Amino acid sequence: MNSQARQQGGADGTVGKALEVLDQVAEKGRPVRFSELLAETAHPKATLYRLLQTLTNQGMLAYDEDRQTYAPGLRLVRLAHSAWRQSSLAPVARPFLTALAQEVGETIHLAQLDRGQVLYVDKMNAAQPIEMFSQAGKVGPGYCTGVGKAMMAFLDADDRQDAINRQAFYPHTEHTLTTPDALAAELDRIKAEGVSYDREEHEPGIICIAAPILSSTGRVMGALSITTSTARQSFDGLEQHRAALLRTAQDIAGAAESWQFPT
Amino acid sequence: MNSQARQQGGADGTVGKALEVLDQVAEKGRPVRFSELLAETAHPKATLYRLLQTLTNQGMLAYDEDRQTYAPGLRLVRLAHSAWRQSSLAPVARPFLTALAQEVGETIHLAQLDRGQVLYVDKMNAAQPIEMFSQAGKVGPGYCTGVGKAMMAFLDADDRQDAINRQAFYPHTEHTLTTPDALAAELDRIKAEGVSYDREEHEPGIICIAAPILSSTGRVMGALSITTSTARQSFDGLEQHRAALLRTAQDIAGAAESWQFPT
DNA sequence: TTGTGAGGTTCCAAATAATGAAACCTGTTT
DNA sequence: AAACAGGTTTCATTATTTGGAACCTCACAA
Repeated sequence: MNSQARQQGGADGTVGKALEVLDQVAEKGRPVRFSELLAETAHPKATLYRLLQTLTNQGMLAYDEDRQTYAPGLRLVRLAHSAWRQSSLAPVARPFLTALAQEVGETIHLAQLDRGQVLYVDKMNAAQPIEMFSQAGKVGPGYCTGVGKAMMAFLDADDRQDAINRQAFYPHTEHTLTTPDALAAELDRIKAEGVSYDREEHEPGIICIAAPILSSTGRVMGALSITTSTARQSFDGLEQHRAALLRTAQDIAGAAESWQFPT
Repeated sequence: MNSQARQQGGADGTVGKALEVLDQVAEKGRPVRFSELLAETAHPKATLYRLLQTLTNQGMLAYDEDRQTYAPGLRLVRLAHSAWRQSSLAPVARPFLTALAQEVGETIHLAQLDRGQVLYVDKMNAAQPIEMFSQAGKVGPGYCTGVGKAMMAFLDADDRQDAINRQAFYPHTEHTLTTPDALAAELDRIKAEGVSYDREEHEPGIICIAAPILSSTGRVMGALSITTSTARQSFDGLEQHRAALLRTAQDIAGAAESWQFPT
């Protein structure tokens, strides 16, 4: 088994169900009541109840007795610290991002793909000092961000299709790509060209140029973007940074591959 | 059921076992091989194998095909982002921490208790700009840190005992408290006095004064500390900040209680 | 080529845990 | 006091998990 049973949503027995509930709570972005979750889930009352019990017991959820609400638990923060250090490109990429941010004087994003969505793992705001965790861990749509498209474009056929299937195609702006076909065509273009653009597809006035970070075997490790606003910069202005962007992406890839985790 | 079945380690069926494995991987702090995990776990080969499969499938673990190792997965980072925003005191406490850091000119830590351990959720380094996520999520021992003792001291009897039972009592320095009894006595002292101290109990040369953050009902929400080194400051110097520390702790408690999560 | 072994992966009957409909609490409203 | 919403528990049924052992598979040695 290798290419079939990929990451799904519904399977994986009890653990899968529990994590599904955990996601549901996390996605709310605010404390939720039992009944609110019950209304949205397919699970019967008793089952949902026990899943929540278990998760709470385990510290994956926190239950507020007073307000009778569930919220993601602190155990996650502990686990994520470890995940961020080990599995994200951020620790290795930091110095390169800093350098790039200074060189181009724009905001830099470092992202990775998580189940078809863009997960920002680091951000560098050229001007202001960095503001992390309020940013790292944030997720964004794959189909209408520069980094999202850059990463999807370089996935192999199966994974790309899987990623496309997971997109919402909500029309955030008038430039948003809203069909799987339009996206697929755009991805082909990106793969040929090596960089992707966000032409105000996610937020009006916000544009970016992005490049994938590829391992030597061609596997997508993440992506990097230089973001600006139409107010500050023209599209051609971004184009100027193309070389620096690609160079940095390669540097990070190289560093990541040679980086053996310290014993 | 209310006060018995508290957070344990071993129970909670399949989900509990899976999370136990997840913790095991995270604690390693570096990518681990299947066989390495197998050697440490009580689970038979096939069971461990399937738990890892499930977790990997779910994005809670990431499997590196080349090196054949497991590491905590990015899904955790996403979940933790949500957890940090909702369940930690950090977002509410931020402005108060900033103010306190500026007032006293020393490093401030904000921590919460997670299964008997200290989980740092924010840090403010008077001088440098903040460095998050590399710090938030970090865990420390409860029995030999100022914040740890401050929180344990104000737990109710059951929870306190539970927390004490979870301590390792490793003698980090010659000042470390190394027995449950010594710790219990210290906790009584702290509860009476309202603040706790770390007298080089964790690291030589590092001292701090800490105070719990208590809800109006007396529940422990977290703790706050002002840390310095014996090189910079005397113990009396820290004592000077006592009033500011206590005031800030109360301010945070007040803000947290009145803070309804935005709809 | 064949042999040996470590590190992984899969099978399958037995053991265990999850399920969910319904009953049951508990505090609140009518 | 009756009805009710929101939560919690029961228990026989059902589905999942379990783990010993067999089985791959790649690497290296004889």
